[in-house]
Amino acid sequence: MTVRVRIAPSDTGSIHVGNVRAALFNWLFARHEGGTFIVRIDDTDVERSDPAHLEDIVTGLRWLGLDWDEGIGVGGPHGTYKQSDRFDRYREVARSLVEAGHAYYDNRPADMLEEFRARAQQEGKHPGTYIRRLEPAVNEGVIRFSVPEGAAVEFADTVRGAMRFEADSVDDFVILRSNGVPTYHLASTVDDVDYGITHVIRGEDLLSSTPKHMLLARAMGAAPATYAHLPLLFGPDGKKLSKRHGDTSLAAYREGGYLPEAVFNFLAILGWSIGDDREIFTVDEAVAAFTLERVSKNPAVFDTDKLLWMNGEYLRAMPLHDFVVRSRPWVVEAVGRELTDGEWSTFDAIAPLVQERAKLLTEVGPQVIFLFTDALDYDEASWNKVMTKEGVDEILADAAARLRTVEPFETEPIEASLRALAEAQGIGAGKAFQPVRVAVTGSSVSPPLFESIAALGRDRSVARLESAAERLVDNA
RNA sequence: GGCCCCGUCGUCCAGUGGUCCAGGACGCCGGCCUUUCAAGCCGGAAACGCCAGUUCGAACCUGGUCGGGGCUGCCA
Repeated sequence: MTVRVRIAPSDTGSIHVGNVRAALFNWLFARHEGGTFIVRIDDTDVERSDPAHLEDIVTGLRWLGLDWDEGIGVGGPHGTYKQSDRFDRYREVARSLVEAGHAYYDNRPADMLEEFRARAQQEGKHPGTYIRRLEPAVNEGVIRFSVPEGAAVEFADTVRGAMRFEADSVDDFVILRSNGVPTYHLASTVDDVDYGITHVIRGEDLLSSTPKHMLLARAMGAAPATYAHLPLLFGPDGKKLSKRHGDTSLAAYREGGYLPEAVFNFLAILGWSIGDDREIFTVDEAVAAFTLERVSKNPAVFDTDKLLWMNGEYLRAMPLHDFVVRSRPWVVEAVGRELTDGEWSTFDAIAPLVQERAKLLTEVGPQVIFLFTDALDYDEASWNKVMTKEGVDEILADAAARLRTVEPFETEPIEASLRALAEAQGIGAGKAFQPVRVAVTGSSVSPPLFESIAALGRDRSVARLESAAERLVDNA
């Protein structure tokens, strides 16, 4: 049997990392098994559904490199793969379930159901005890699935093992709302059956809904899929990852200067291990090694520190040319304008030094902006820490004088001249270089000084030393 | 409350009865290197929740207990 898996994000919000990890595991499983990966959209929540989010989902999945074989945007034998286009199909299933006696109409008012639930809780029973088939039958309201009495639902969850739910613990759940819109349980199960989904790989938050889905599939006369429930992603507080934990949308990471390959790798090691000590591995290696059996059962805290570290690893391991190309948009954004060819050459020269010390693409711009603007913005903390010390004026003046005559204006001679300066002033190298660094780059944190000065050029470097000296006098 | 899941360093992962006085990674601490910041290198602190049982022997098996989490909607 050919493996067919799907992800079914809803378009009620930007796609978040929890969904993305589920997508990743489905994708890895499909690719490992040579199966089909499907992207469908669960847009049954008419209230909150927003097509704008569809774009975000598609963009996010593509950015990560998760390509799909059927579904949104690529089509396939099952139409648009949007649930909103299949409401008639779900209604038809709901009605036929009623006819077959597997479901029934229910027009009991909300407050009555609430009372049932309250009573059940008080008595320590499950709501299913009271929310059961209505007699005599009515012909309006919602349609509820009628959970067969007595029979437990049993299945083998691929990651969790044997699972058993007593029928009493499952209440008669709504499958069709009174306005004719199907609920998630119905739409999702009908799609899984219609699309021939063989394995449902999803978050553990849906584990307790699984009996409902299996019961529904059986009532439709279909064999339920194999289920595998992934451990949840937690925030630092040990609770299910959600918006209140900060950046949970994939877009935030994309826009925050993270590399898709790093995010991919990081998500892959959250709840899964490749089988040995490797934590950094290629997509191909992950595909080759992926099995559901190696998925762990316990929830994983989404540790942004480790993601950041991993991003730095990928950034540094990247060929220089790739780093340069991928940095360009971020440099342009930081500088606020497109650069000239000459300026790009300057960037090329300094890029290897920036690559070594960046963990995020967003850090590249700020590190090189001093090369591409003459309206230097001094970092206030740096200025206060370095420039307010005794003797700084002399260092700046001396440095300007020496740089005016250094020949050729390249890294080595510049270094030699500034080291000579330190010696002449009778101070340590660090002490002498920091004021020069702040004057030239605007900050006490910058790429290596001599290379920076060389890249900036003689005239601009000298000019900056002079204007810093002037500022010193102004402030005094 | 009910149903269900989970429980190894702060965090992620390895470990499937002896080779574990528990291993790797992030983070943290200390040191080296050093013109800043990184990177790199060296070293360190840091965990089998608890109690019983099974066994010659348990992180690994069983029971209980405690703790955490998910679900409990005409959300998904």
